Amino acid sequence: MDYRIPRGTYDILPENSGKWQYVKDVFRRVAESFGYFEITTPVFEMAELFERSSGENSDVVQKEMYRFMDQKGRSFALRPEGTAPVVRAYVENHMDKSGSRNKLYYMGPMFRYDRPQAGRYRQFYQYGIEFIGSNHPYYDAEVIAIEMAYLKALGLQNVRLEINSVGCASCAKEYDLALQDYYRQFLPELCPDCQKRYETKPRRLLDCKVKTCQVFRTDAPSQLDYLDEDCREHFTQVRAYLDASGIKYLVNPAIVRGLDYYTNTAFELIVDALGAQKSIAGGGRYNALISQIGGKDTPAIGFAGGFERLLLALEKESIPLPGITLPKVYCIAIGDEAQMSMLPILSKLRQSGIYADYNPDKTSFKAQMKAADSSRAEFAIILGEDELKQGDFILKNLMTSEQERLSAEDLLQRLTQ
RNA sequence: GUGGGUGUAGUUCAAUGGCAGAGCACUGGAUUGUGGUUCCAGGCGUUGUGGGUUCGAGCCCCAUCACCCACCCCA
Repeated sequence: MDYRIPRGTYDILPENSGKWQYVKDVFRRVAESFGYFEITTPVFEMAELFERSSGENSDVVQKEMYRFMDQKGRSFALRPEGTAPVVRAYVENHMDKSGSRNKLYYMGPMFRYDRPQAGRYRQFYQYGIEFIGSNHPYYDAEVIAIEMAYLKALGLQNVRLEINSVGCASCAKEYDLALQDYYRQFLPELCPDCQKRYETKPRRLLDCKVKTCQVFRTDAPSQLDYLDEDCREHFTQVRAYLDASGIKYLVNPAIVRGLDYYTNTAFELIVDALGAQKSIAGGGRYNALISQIGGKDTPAIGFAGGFERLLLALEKESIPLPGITLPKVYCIAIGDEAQMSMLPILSKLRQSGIYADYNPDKTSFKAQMKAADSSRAEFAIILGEDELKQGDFILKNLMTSEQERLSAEDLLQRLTQ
């Protein structure tokens, strides 16, 4: 083999396409039941869109973006996430002025240059929801409810919702300072990664996996104590709406979003059985993003989930997913004349939407029967010299082995009813 | 970007430095037109790739690529 698939990517082969189709269909159905409409944006955008919105020094921008120049020297990037493009489309198409098209969902591939691992790929598929245009805490709960309804529709059991509020920009800033204050005395004892985090993203100090760093966490200040009046009230309301919707959650002050544009509500869905990459979806409110990329100041909230991790979680719980479709009918024709007489039947079946199979390379009767069997078709239609003379067909049920002779009309009648 | 593990037939896996094998799957057959079970036969291959050590390398060494696991990050 001279050519190989790029690192961190994979092919979805026919035997797996059924389950992908299924999880996408269910997401569509659930999102639409909440009144959300699909939006599809390009897989690449101006690189600056992501640099601005995700934050210049976020990991995504710093080392994970696939950037390229086009023939005229313009700088583009394969999208590493879905929110910024949707917001760009919202602003660019003046969707705020065109009625109520502000409940949006999307699905598609995202790209991040990252070391592949279980549940982590360089091209991966996400689904997401964006609600644009209100700071009402009801919508925070609604967006979370969509994801919960989706997981429920799929039958996923062992999943945990964790929520937090990171406050507005000024709360967050105050909290970062408080954290730095607290951690300053321990700085020499922290792991090298945490020493960096202390400067770049203090709240990441809270979810370090090194044990010697974790001991400081217990007495660290909580973001929730650094929310201003409005932000605290907002978070209280979000929880009230979740409670009223019957959605169970855990408040985890360590929940942090990776991208810079998040404010207030942050949440994550965690499946512990998945190992290191156990977060199957995450999202939050991003009231600052839209004005940041040139729209008028507009609050919004959304989330994104990863299909790969979702499928892993479903498989971990042995939830049955669709496989490949099996033929209903397998046609067996012995001899050239029979073959030609079989074709009208074959095409009529297919015109009625019936999956009917036939293989002209198998010539002997035995080989065709074997092929019919391994195709796992429900029925075989047999046309040999005898039937040809009589002008009828044998319809054989391959499960029960029962068979009967039928005219072409009766045969079609029977199979299409 | 860092660390550990693994690369042999389509697939799952064997082979002390000394002739590359087994199961499953696949294809054909077991006398006239009936599949699954059984039996027989058949291709299974540049041992991931490139170097090196050796009389001799699937096995030892180096490099490289890919996958798996973890760090990091996140979906």
